[in-house]
Amino acid sequence: MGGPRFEPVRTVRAYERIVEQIEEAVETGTLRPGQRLPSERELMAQFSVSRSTVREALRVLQARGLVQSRPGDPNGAEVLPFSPAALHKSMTTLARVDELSLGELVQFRMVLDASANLLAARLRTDEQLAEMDAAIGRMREAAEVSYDEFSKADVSFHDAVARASGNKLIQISTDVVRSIVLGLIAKKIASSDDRVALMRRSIRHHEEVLDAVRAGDGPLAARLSRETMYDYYVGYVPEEERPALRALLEE
Amino acid sequence: MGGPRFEPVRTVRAYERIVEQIEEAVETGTLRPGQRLPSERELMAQFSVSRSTVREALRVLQARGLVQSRPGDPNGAEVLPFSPAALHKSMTTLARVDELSLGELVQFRMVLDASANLLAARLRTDEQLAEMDAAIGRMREAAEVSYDEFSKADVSFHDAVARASGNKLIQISTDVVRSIVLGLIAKKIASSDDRVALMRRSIRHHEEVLDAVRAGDGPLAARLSRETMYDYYVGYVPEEERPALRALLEE
DNA sequence: CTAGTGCACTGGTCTGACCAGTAGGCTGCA
DNA sequence: TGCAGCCTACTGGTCAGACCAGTGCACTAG
Repeated sequence: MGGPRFEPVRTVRAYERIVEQIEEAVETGTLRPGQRLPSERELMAQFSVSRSTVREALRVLQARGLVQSRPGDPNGAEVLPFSPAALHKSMTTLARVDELSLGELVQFRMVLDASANLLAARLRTDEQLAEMDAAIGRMREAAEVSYDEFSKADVSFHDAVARASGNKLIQISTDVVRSIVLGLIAKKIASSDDRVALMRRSIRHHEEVLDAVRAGDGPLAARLSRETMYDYYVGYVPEEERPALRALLEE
Repeated sequence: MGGPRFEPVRTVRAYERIVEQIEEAVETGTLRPGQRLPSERELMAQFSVSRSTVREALRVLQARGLVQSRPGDPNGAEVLPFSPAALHKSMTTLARVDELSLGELVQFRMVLDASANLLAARLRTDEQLAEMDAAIGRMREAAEVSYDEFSKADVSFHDAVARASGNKLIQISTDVVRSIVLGLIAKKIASSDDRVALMRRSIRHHEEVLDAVRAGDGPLAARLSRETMYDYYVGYVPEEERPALRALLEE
């Protein structure tokens, strides 16, 4: 009994080894954004594999948002600066497969936005405050004219808050989840009858939030932002999911 | 002036068209998890492209976690149930490229875990409560023996809370961010001198959190969970990032 | 000095081939 | 009859070599 405990061996495909190596180089900073990879034919020599194998590796890296290639480019594939595109993609998939309901998404936004406001109230700079103020100004102008413009201004307000939170993860997640939510209900809002009233009320709410942020009252800003979002979206969330949203308003 | 406004034409690669089609089928449920794609040679006929093109498309789909293929399998690639693996991958990349600091990650965990507790206090079932209790029991047993076991029990506590929140997005994000944080500091904790004291204190904190959840006091559970996590991780977060963490304790 | 033209290279795609695996049917033995 | 073991027809992974439409650059002709 006993004896050496062998580990199961998973065969590693050649293209995976290539992916690993290049990924490693990017993540450790050996390859920096903007730099170019060697051409496919060059890589094929360096890794001593065929071109198809190199290309499969590049496809994976591209899907992960690490590199991008362009036909005819005399240089090889370009190393990209990190972007949440891949993250966005997989979260969108998650939502589309219907694993995620609108209620969950809105709830998550409430959580993120509230935290962003809480932190922003503490950490915001005066410029960021001015940005938020300007965004509300644009919301006010757009409200009577175009829902699209209003929505853009709204987004830039929340984005300014997220940036002011000082937490890139909050910023990215906010961005990703927001665009998914908007994608799900943009049409409903745009064709809604009372959307003008909704926009006006939303502006008033945003002003209150901003006041709290300006005053440095984080908990208040957080609470108000939750209420703002609840009020704005609750109409589009199925009845049975609303209690879960309301649970967040308790805090 | 005027005239038709032409849109820039982006050339779409053949493999991208294939990716889109299969992705669409998966997301709309035409292809369900467990089902098999036709073999590569079959797909090549259906899409009338070469096998390399088919394979590049499959590599992309695989990188996105939608399908998986196995050599020799008489069926084609398998459609996978959604897993956050791809999400995990891109977030890990984000962290590794050093775009994300430990402070930001811990802060994000505090936000997520607090929300999970807030919701769990409201929505938890008795079984979930029992799971949390059992997890703390295992933490208690493991604390004197093995940090690894303690950590596993700790994870399962937080996971039970996240599940009890009823929000899959919270659950997934928690999972992803936690494993990244643990990956970053596992070694430091394991080799820490006062880790036994740290574990004991952590257990006491977890008990308090659980009490609040059991009592249905969401805000208290949220606050306690933030404090628990702060206390547990603050020692590993660089001095200059700590104020941002403390800002979260205010709420 | 510049406008224009090649050329040498790129990535995208195709064809056709080989290999090592796998599953399922078939064979032949007990 | 039952089953062990082999055969075969597939699978995906990899390779080699080819063509094409783009691109950027050096060179050339004006």
